[in-house]
Amino acid sequence: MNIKDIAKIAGVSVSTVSKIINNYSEISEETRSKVLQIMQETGYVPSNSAKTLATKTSNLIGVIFAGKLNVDFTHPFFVEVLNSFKKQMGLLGYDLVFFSNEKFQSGGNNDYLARCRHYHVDGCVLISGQELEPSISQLDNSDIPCIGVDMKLSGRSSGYIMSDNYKISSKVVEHFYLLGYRELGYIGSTQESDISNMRESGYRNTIESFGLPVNEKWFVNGGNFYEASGYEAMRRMIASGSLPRAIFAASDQLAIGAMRALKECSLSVPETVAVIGCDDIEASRFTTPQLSTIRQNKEKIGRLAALMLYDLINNQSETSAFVVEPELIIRESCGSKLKDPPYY
Amino acid sequence: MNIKDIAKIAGVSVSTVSKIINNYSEISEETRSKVLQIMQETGYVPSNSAKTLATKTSNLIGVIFAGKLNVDFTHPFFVEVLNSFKKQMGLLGYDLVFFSNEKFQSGGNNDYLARCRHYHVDGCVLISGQELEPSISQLDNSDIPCIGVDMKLSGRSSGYIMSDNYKISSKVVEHFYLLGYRELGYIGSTQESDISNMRESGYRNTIESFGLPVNEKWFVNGGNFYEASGYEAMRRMIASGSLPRAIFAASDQLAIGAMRALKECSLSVPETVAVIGCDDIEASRFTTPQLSTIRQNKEKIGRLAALMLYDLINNQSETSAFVVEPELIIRESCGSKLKDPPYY
DNA sequence: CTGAAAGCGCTTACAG
DNA sequence: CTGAAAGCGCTTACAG
Repeated sequence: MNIKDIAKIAGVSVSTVSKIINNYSEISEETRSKVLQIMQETGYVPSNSAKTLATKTSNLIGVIFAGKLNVDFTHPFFVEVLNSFKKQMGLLGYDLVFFSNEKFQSGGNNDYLARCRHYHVDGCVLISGQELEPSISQLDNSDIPCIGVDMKLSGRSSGYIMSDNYKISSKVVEHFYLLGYRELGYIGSTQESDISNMRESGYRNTIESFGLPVNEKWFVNGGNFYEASGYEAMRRMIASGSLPRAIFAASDQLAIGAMRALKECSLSVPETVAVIGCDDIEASRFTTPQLSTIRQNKEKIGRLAALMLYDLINNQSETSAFVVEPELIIRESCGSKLKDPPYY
Repeated sequence: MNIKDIAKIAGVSVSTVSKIINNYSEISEETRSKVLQIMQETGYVPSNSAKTLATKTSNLIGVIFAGKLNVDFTHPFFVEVLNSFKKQMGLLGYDLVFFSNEKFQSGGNNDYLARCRHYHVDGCVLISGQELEPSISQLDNSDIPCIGVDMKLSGRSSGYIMSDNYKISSKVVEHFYLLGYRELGYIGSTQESDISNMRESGYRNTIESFGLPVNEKWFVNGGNFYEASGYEAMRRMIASGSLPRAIFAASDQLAIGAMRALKECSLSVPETVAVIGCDDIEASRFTTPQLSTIRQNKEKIGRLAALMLYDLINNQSETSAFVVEPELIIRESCGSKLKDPPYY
């Protein structure tokens, strides 16, 4: 069943059917409703590939987990962003195609631009990762509309949404400071991670702007953003013999790992060492003590990404960049709720 | 840049180029390498829509979150299955298209079959959900290869993978029994959920086969699989005045909610009430007490789904069904690790 | 081993 | 308001 069959049954031309499918206004109400009914009855579905071939637009949005070290569906932060992105994109009439990285991981370059052209995607969303492939910047610099999530894009048809990593850190330092903590430590992921680096430098800068000392022994990296790294990094810091009064970890998972290490060494949280994590993942509500953390509005980030991409695709809108405001979630691990808080 | 351009530059016919792209054997090595090189140099990428139009195959797999009440990317169990599915499918050379449900949620039927034909997907994976749309069974009964995850499919080109929900429950009852517990309760999601129902009936049957009493007061439903439901259901059970010695919850989130309710009422876990959850989500390791649970090999389920689908697509293999073996993960909440376990 | 040509199912100027 | 026809970029019998 194709457009020709419908035209024949309805006794009109193929052009007319096509115009009806695409909501052209110049069709008489009579013809329109007749054809519409036939399409309904026959269960006719237009072929997307034929349409794409003719128009170069596919109604498909490419989703790319960028980098050799990329996040995946199990990443607690991005998965919620993606979820909201998918919903909003769906409302706008687009479906999502996820490019697999597997075939290219081993071999050479994962040519994202080629794959975008292959599928004629209308636009792309790029999810932040580490060790970016060269083809990411090719894509960024192409004419394909792209939105980066936690990833700066600079192409002429690109935009991005970033967490305000500086503000995240300064909020934490400020909170620690108000609670009376003066010795502040940091657990990051790795030097390769822009996110971790930005958080660290924001943290350092704010500490200095408060006139507090920066002790290098209290700044460690775990290797990645996961729990085991946080555990291991914390063990190292403990082993170094010097401990800060409060620690900010670049992810909740790092923080959870760090708390495990502290607990194992009979160092109580928050009484001995206060901890704040980052991301507000689900598990952070279930730890003991409950983890204080920084939340970003993931739902909003996803929705914003969709809307920005839509504009880029349809209105040739100016490229734009959004920065989202972080929010401090106070639970138990930071010590705010202690009966006897350590205010100076 | 299209196939015609390549042909012209290489001084061969379009047919020849096409055959080279598709690895036909009948091409001379000389022509092949010349054309290959030109494709390389020009950065030519074949158009998928043109190929799809000509061949009716797209190299795309549709991913469907079935049901009016469907899971999404944030679901801790399916997201890991999906992750592994995507990896394996990528290795096999397929990309994934995710159908959005949004446009259809409000209106009438979400016509999955139509959308499969629209994109000419080569196959589909259907993720279990509740309140299935009628079009799910249309799809199942079509000629499009489908694999259900935790969802029985019966079409002639369909297969499925199921948790062994009966065994999950019987393992839990058995474990409780060996620990000496005789009064066993259950927290499910809703009557609409096949999964929850199967787990419940397996649980009831096993209890009976052990000759233990089934007390209806100890069987409650929360409404869905999430934490708040578990909390609320547990509060109701507590309010009823009668409490079992041990409870199995149909999901970890339900179990976590139930533990919160118990804690609030100063009922200790596992000393007063033992708890076992289901799914082994990440958060289950971070609760206090740590949650004992049932794990299923999500990575394996995803990989299996991909392989089965591949066979269905390529070999017209017989439809098949796999059932995966559950594993009991013993942590703290079930009481196994108590110094003084309640063995009779 | 290579190529000419029809066909896949749409859209879109253009003519009427 | 409607329709004939070219074109989108591939594949695939078929002929040579």
